[in-house]
Amino acid sequence: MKKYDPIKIEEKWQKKWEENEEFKAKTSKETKSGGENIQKMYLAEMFPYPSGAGLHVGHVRNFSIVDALTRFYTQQRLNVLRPFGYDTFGLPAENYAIKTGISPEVATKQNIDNFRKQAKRLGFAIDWSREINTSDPKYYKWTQWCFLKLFEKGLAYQKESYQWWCPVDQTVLANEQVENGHCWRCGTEVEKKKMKQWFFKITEYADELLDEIDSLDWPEKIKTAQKNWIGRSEGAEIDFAVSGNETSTIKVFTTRPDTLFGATFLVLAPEHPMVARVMTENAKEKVLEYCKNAIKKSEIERQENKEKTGVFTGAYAINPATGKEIPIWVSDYVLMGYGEGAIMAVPAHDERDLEFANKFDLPVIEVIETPETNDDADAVSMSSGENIDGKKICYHGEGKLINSDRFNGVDSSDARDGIIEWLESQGIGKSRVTYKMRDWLISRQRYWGCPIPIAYDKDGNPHAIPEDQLPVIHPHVDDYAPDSTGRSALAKAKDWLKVTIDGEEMMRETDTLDGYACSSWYLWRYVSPDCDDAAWDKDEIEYWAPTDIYCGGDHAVAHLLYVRFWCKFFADLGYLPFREPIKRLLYNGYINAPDGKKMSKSKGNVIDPLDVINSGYGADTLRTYELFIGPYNEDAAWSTKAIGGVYRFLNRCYNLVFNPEKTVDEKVNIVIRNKTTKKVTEDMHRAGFNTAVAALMEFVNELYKNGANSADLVVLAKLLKPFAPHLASEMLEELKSDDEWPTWDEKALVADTVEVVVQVNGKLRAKLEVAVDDLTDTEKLTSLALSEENVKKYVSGEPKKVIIPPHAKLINIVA
RNA sequence: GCCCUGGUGGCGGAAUUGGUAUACGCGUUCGACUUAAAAUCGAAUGGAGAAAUCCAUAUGGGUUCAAGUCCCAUCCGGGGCACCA
Repeated sequence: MKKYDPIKIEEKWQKKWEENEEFKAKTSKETKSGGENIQKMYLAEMFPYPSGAGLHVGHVRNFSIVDALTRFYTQQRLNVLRPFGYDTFGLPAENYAIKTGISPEVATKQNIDNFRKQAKRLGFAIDWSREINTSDPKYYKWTQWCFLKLFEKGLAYQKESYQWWCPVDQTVLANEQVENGHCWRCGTEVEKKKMKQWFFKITEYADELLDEIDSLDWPEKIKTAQKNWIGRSEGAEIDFAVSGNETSTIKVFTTRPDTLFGATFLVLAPEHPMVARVMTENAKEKVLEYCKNAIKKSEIERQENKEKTGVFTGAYAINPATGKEIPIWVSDYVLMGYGEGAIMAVPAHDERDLEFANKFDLPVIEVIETPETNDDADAVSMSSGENIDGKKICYHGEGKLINSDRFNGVDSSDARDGIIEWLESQGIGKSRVTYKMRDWLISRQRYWGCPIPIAYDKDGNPHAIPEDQLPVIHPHVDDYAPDSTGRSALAKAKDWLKVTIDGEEMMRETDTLDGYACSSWYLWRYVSPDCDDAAWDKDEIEYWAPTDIYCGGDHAVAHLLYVRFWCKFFADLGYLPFREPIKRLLYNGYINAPDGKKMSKSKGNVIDPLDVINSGYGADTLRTYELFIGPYNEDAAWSTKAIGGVYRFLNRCYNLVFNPEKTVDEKVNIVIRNKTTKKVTEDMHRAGFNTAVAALMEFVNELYKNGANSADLVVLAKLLKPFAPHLASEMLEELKSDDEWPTWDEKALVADTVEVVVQVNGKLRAKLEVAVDDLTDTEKLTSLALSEENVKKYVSGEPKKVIIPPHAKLINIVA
């Protein structure tokens, strides 16, 4: 009796895989010289940030999904690329350095070594010759090159504006890194700060990023999250002349130009430059006071107080449609970053404007008739009065225009075009599209990031560091903390700061790049990680990219939007022969603690994958369990008990091969064997890992019942390999078989006789054992069914109708 | 508020085109092996009922020979966005 010893088996195979460089992908050149046209398959997980805590069970789930598919396609003899790397720049390493004095380089290296060791202990089929690390100069040289390309094309630019600022991390943040008004890293409430910062002009690609989403094989929730984030709105920009000040106009953006006649006042954002120009002497003090407070207030504070606030500037604008004077107000419910930072308020048809009008007693003019048959129960015509609570509610749907001069009676949707046309003819407006998405803020006042390859001349103008001087090496300093001026610790590297470009002495940029910049192109670096004359090799990228399957459980809008943006940019420059970087995205769920709560050190409910392995279960059990736990794309709670069931299953697999009790005739398991092959193959294609494992369990249960022969066991081992590769390899070695993925015989999927259920009026009344050949014999089936005792009870006389669906083994008698 | 998801036994979940609801695993119970325990093997396991049978996929309607699956309305959970004009 041999005993399943996962620890020993796994050690043996991992050593073998390492020695043979088993998972090395063939380069494009190698496949070409071989003369064969092998189909490629490029899979990757979102590369990890190597924290000091080592791998957690979430990583294991993510990597196991990719690994199962990697092995599945390898067993189908595709040329498979499955690389691995580390996203190493970032705050945790820097904060750790500030706390302990250990340099980020040293800590990062230790963490990488640990991650690599642990990933190898899990037996992942990784091409280790392609490892990358974003803080390695060989890598970030090309991150800097990417930046320079964007700079060259005007898509990396500097702008002075109000930005999110995290007072704890002492750095600005991108919009995507502010979650509900708090810093995504440390959770501190963010502030607004006026600063000159670097941006990537992602808005340039807003339309394409939006339009191509639908063509992607990505989960719906990610696609809609990106659509909402981009937030395209079509409307018009309209110039309002300032009364008594003929040279000044205020531009507003509206999605409802059809309501122009109902615009009874304008509202400017507190940051709007026109505020200072239009306010009257009398109002000046109050207006400036209001703006100062509003700008200082955090977004959270602004939102907490939903009550509208605002102040009158004392100035008036002319409504171009009516020619009437309307007051200009300032309020923080208008956002500077969107549209023009100014709106025309139509209180009759916009709830926010109505609230404001009610509070400050401003006029309300209804310009869209509320239809009689109004589905929206809340919407009550202004003229008819009030809703149930006695509160005025405005109608914001479509309808016929009223109080709109020559547009009266026109449908609002037609009026939109008509009014835009009229505005254009007057030269005071035009149709316009805006986006919620803002440009991507990429400078960070932090030390442990990729240096921005820019230097400033003595007038403060930015200059690109020439390409032949890349990489701009990340300098070493002794003190990592940012200084009080808000500059990163790079400013402390005095010698490094000075640089000569074209004979002119300049000072280097001390901001570093957002870590998301480093991860925006790594999928292309993997195809030629050692390439030193380009970011990626042209032939290799053509062969391998785009990535066929990408798997991760985070970054729905940020990273996954940035990668698409860079892809389109480099495609436009001719560096990439495709415009979407990721064909298929698998978005995996989290693994929570047994109590269903998020695992966290502070709660003490963290499951360490290495502990699970070392407790005797081994990596195969852990990996199979994490794929069996539920659908890969849903969250799951860890169960200390259920993992035992998976171990028992693998143990049974082992015993079938190494401690066989009886062997049987070739034919006994032929149906279940083919059925399982088909089921597992199809499940792999649709990422149904949990049901694939369940099918294998059924197969094993059947083999225990019937006995197994070597053909059964070879198929079992091959199908098992994506989940439990070490054990499966051991089994295949014992069975003297290769691991090529098995095929199934469609004809062998049915037994000689099958069970047919008999329903009467849709209710199950009997079961028949019918020869397969008789399945198409409608008359025979009907008479067999009608002769059943239990069926006779429910059918008196001739049945009204007999239904035998073509694919179901079922007969339904309508009595 | 808007958008996306989901709601099935004691628990995690399965049901791919409308066609036997509850596969597989956990837990529980019983049995075998053992001096005993663990491990292992076998059996049972949605609810009610002696049984025939009836009732069960969040709730209420509808379509259909047939609905977890399709349609309408409602309730609840998870996620994203959120004063975006």
